[in-house]
Amino acid sequence: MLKTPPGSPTDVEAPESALVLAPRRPRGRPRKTEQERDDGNRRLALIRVAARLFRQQGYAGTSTRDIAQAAGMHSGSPFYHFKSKSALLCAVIEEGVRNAVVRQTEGLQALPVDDANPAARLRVLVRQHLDVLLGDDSDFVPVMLYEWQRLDPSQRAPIQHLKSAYEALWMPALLALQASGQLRASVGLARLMILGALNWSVQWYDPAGAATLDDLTDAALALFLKEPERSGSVKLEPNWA
Amino acid sequence: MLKTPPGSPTDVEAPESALVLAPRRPRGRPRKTEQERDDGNRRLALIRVAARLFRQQGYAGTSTRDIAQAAGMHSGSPFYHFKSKSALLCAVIEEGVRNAVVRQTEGLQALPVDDANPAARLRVLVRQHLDVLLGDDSDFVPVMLYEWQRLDPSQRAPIQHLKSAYEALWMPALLALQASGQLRASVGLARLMILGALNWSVQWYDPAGAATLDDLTDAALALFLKEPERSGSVKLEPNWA
DNA sequence: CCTACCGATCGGTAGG
DNA sequence: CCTACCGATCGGTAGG
Repeated sequence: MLKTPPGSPTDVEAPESALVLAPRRPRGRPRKTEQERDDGNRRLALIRVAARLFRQQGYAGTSTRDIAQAAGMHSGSPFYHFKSKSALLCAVIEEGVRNAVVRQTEGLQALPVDDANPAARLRVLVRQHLDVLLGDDSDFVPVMLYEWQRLDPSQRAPIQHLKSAYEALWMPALLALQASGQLRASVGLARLMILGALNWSVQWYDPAGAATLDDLTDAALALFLKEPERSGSVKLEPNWA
Repeated sequence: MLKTPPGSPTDVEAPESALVLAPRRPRGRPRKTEQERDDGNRRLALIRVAARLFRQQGYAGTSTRDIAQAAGMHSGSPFYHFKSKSALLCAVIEEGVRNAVVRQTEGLQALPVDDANPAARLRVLVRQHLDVLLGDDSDFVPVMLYEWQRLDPSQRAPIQHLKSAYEALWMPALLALQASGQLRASVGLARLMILGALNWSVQWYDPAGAATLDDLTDAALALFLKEPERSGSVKLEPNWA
């Protein structure tokens, strides 16, 4: 990597006294830099705002004008950042699944190397999944769950890999639990039903209600596992709060 | 109840020979009757066709013109039967939930009076629920699951009663299973998670695939219940096929 | 990113 | 239920 050598033009600072009369920074190419950063910010702002509106009103029920206004832009501007409305939906979904994969991977790696307790692995998977669905900044994955069908096949393909990667993260724990008799039914159907039970929570969960996400996690494990978890099991890092 | 007495006018059949020259039935008031029956037929046709399109394309993604065309009408005609697009959505949802309540009630009543086997009750509930979601003529309830939020509060109220009635049908079996140690977790959360696991199947179930609805039922009970069902349990009438 | 605009389509209605 | 139509709104674009 090349570092800008000391003394190069872009490194030169105007003397303090000059700022009074000429408050602007050297004119080298600040525009370009600011433009790039703003582009990223505005693009990300559009994705965030679109995720929220798509979740609240549905994809077809949200106009690109709604999104532009919520992002503080005018009606045509989203199309400077995204070539179409569905490309914006793609970006929302991809951002959501990518983030979910990252969080699950990190959460599982934070477990002790002692892999002998698959129930602890399932607990991590369930808890993080609920946080991705119901926690702060949690509009992306719900949009995927309910608007996935609106994408045409060519748009689904790149995201399908991420979805498969996410689902694959569940398999080792489920296989181990099945082998130890803690889980019955085929792992394939068990995975679909467990994820379904959790995904359905976006329809009824009330963050202001009595149940916390930890409560839901307890209930899910109690429902799916044949025996109570070993109490000597691992304590989890609270890094998902 | 009053039965039409024999020999009353509506009971009179024109002799066979008369049908050749005067094939039409007595002209008393056939128009009115036909009109009423046709109204019902066209209205029901609209509900059926709307259910299918709402499920495939979503509520906002389906135009009233799409629906009219699929029902063989012109663009303005649906508004002769329904005062608005959302009133049509209401009718679809109400029809779906009402039918589901009827089927579950009948299915449970067909069980032997020997109520001592709550697992058998749960099996009936799960199996019928899957058939309502995935069987023939199964677009209505999925539409409710995914478009419920599009109704405004005044539209939800009448349907909410039916939804509550449907959910209440599950409680006796779940409470009995919990009491016998066959089900852990609170019954409230267990009901939500079990229904969620089943409802999610509309996203992935392929009728042409290997798994049958009976397979899904087996998997669900194996996943949720702590011990295998007693093999001496009831045989179910196959009246839902 | 804004301005100004396009053709298409939307839910719904009057009048028969 | 059809015909003819309304105002509103839609996704998207050219040109700057």
